[in-house]
Amino acid sequence: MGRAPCCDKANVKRGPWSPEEDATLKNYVETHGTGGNWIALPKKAGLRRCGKSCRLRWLNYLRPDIKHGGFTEEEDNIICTLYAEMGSRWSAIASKLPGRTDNDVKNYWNTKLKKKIMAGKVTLKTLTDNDTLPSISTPSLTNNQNVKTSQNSPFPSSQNQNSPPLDANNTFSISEKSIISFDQTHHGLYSPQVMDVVSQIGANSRIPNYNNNNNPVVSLSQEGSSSISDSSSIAMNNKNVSQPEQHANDDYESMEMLMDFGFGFPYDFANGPNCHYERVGELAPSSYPEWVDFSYADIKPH
DNA sequence: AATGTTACCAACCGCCAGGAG
DNA sequence: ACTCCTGGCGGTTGGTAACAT
Repeated sequence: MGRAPCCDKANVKRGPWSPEEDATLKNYVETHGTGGNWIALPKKAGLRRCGKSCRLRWLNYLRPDIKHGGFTEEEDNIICTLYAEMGSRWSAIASKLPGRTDNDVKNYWNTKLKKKIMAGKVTLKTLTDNDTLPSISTPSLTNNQNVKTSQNSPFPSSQNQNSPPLDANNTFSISEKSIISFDQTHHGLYSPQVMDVVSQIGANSRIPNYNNNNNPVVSLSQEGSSSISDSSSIAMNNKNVSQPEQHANDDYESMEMLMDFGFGFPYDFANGPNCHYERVGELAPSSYPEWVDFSYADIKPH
């Protein structure tokens, strides 16, 4: 037997709220408060609406402190950083954005921000050990964004938690490349939100060859038409860490993804709780105009 | 101008956690 | 300890505006 419905569906109005209903709800809540009981509220207020619907309408639209309109670049940064850190916990993310609701943030992510990220130019490049990566940078982060979390920070232990060393402008950046190490013994546990986006890029990626050190070198591209059907392609989904299929002569204990941070994503995006960094680069200044530019990526065995 | 497609976002659905009884 | 109820949350849907053909 299922749970009893929260309201009589047959006798409640559904669909878009009329201005009159909005006014009624707003007046009631401002005058009486919610009384801690949304289910009983519509009856008291004289609304033929489900209590949950009233709550949602109030929280997402009628609340006086709601901010309507487009998201700023700063908000983009915060959302991306927090999404990388905590995934689709929209209410938690929204709580860091004054005036924004979880629904707003969720919609914005699903309809715009994700596309904005995916639309970033992805350049094909095969790395060799002799490659010198260009200086790269990341979007600015502010001190109050609570950017932390990985237990294995790429930053010096003297830094607070795992936050990057912020300069006077509250920005940080990375130059050269960093190594994200994926320990195969724990594959499947890596930051799924990272793999989600990476996997979408990975859909057009493959490992074309091995370099002189027998390292499989992967090139990522959205522009190319390559598929993942190659035997050496990386198989990815949003639950499992990507890993090259076993190469005949390889016995990987783990592998590393050399990743240039030039894609301009917040460092935390690749700094999930189960990734560890080996910092081989240095931090460089300034912000990056584009959200994503996976300029270089290289996967190699330890 | 008409029609089809895409993008956007408000609203709904159903699950879950936590508190009250 | 258990059940029930409610609020909160994330995923999904549906309506419609905007754009393309």
